[in-house]
Amino acid sequence: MPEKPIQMNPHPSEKTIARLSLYRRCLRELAQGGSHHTYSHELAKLAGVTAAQVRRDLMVVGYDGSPRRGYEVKGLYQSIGQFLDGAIEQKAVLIGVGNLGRAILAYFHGKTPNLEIVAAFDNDPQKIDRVVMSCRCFSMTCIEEIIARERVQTAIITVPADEAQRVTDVVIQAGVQGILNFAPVRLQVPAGVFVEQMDMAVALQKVAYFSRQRQ
Amino acid sequence: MPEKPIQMNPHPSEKTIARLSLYRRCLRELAQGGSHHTYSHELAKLAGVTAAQVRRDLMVVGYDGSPRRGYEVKGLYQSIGQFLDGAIEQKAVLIGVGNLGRAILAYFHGKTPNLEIVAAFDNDPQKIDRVVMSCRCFSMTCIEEIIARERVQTAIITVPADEAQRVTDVVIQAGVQGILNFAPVRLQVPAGVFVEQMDMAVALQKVAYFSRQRQ
DNA sequence: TTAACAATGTTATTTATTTCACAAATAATA
DNA sequence: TATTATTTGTGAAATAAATAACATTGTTAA
Ligand SMILES: NC(=O)c1ccc[n+]([C@@H]2O[C@H](COP(=O)([O-])OP(=O)(O)OC[C@H]3O[C@@H](n4cnc5c(N)ncnc54)[C@H](O)[C@@H]3O)[C@@H](O)[C@H]2O)c1
Ligand SMILES: NC(=O)c1ccc[n+]([C@@H]2O[C@H](COP(=O)([O-])OP(=O)(O)OC[C@H]3O[C@@H](n4cnc5c(N)ncnc54)[C@H](O)[C@@H]3O)[C@@H](O)[C@H]2O)c1
Repeated sequence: MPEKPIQMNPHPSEKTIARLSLYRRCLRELAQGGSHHTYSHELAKLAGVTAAQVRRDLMVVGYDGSPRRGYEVKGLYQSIGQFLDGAIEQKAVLIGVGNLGRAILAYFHGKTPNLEIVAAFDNDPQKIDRVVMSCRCFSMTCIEEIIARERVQTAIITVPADEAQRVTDVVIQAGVQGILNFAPVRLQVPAGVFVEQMDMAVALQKVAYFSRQRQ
Repeated sequence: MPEKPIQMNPHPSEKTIARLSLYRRCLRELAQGGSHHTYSHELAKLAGVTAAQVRRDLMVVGYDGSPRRGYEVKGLYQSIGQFLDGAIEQKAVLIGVGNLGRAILAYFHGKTPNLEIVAAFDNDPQKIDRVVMSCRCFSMTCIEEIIARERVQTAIITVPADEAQRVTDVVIQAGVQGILNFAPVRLQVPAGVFVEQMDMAVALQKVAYFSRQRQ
């Protein structure tokens, strides 16, 4: 009898990846709450999406649930983890240890063991050698060497807007493949480098607009 | 001769609203740089979208450009402003004056005169009456009264995850119509209340995933 | 043991969003 | 003044995403 040919969607969408990360968080909470099994509709409720959406997203992971019992919480959690995290441990750096940078360092510390912020950087001598949540702040002069040595693939940019492009060029030169950018500027990057824009000002404007519409 | 019937899209999408906010920022920068006119393709370059996208988005604003000359920078800037901001000045509050809350208070101070953070709140006695960038932190016991009195429509939530739903219920009860939520939980809100989720952990996972794919 | 059930995995359908394409318009040029 | 070049505004087409539908299947309970 012919095996079912394994033909995975070669390019899961950004939205699917984001939701998988969300499902993983929900599964973690379910596990902590003592659940052994869950259904697509339960996960959907927690994540704020539809059950059909959950099942469709899970197709890319290739984890099979059981009719009637649903998904095994721990198994699905680990399966999504493998899919999102890959085999080797990933590392990130943060550039710009200001108000936001410090908050982020504090927040992410120990939160995702599979994706650790291994170093921070700033060009202000006052900040250098300070340690925030066991993450040391280095001089910008070290950044290329550390990114290369530690095989860092991801950078978090929290420098002022007019410094962001310069910093971007440096980290890409050093080998970074993806950037989470908090500065309110559209970064120019070569093809193959992924940029995620976290635009709080735009987000707040959006909320204000829809708050007003719906009154 | 019959006038062109003015039939505006009754419900511009979230994406369109977000991009309009972005275009406004780009126009501000163009104006500061001394530009008087701009083209859809120029704005598109700055915003990181296509020219067709820009023109389509601008349809909802109802501002007419000129063939050959493009858009008058100042005029379009103001027109988008009127569309996004509405007539009356809007107000926001922030709940949770911790690491992230303080960074946000500092960041938004004076940035958007049309949408001001008028008060902050915390339940930690240590934080109460502290002033961050001229924004005072009040006790949670005052929140209902201040939101009602100041006609606050928007709330920024930066409390720990397990407090976020409780805080949400309070601000909605007090009259808030829209929430920008930084806590990693899906908030339950009644119909008509708009929630924008700022999920940094999911965003970082996403970057890490695509960093890895594209190497 | 078997029948009924309820949830899955996946295809089909619908809906939303983006891109294309081009007539209309207007500033610049000859 | 006529002509040319170029950009706008907007339907039509294409693409992407979400939802619905349902055959399949493991589980439960009679
Ligand atoms: N604070 C917020 O909540 C917030 C919100 C949204 C966006 N942002 C954006 O995030 C960025 C940082 O904001 P912030 O409030 O933390 O600002 P900040 O001024 O407190 O911090 C910026 C830090 O970057 C460092 N820096 C400047 N130039 C540098 C360079 N070339 N190389 C390395 N380090 C450099 C500075 O020394 C400083 O420590 C800004 O682009 C801001 O627009 C901040
Ligand atoms: N720090 C970050 O960069 C970051 C990034 C992403 C998400 N977040 C999320 O943002 C939230 C805040 O993060 P943080 O790092 O600033 O935490 P924090 O602990 O520094 O600050 C939380 C603040 O909320 C206050 N608070 C707690 N319960 C409250 C209540 N019921 N009413 C009013 N105030 C209350 C606390 O007193 C404290 O001042 C958390 O949900 C966190 O998960 C933070």
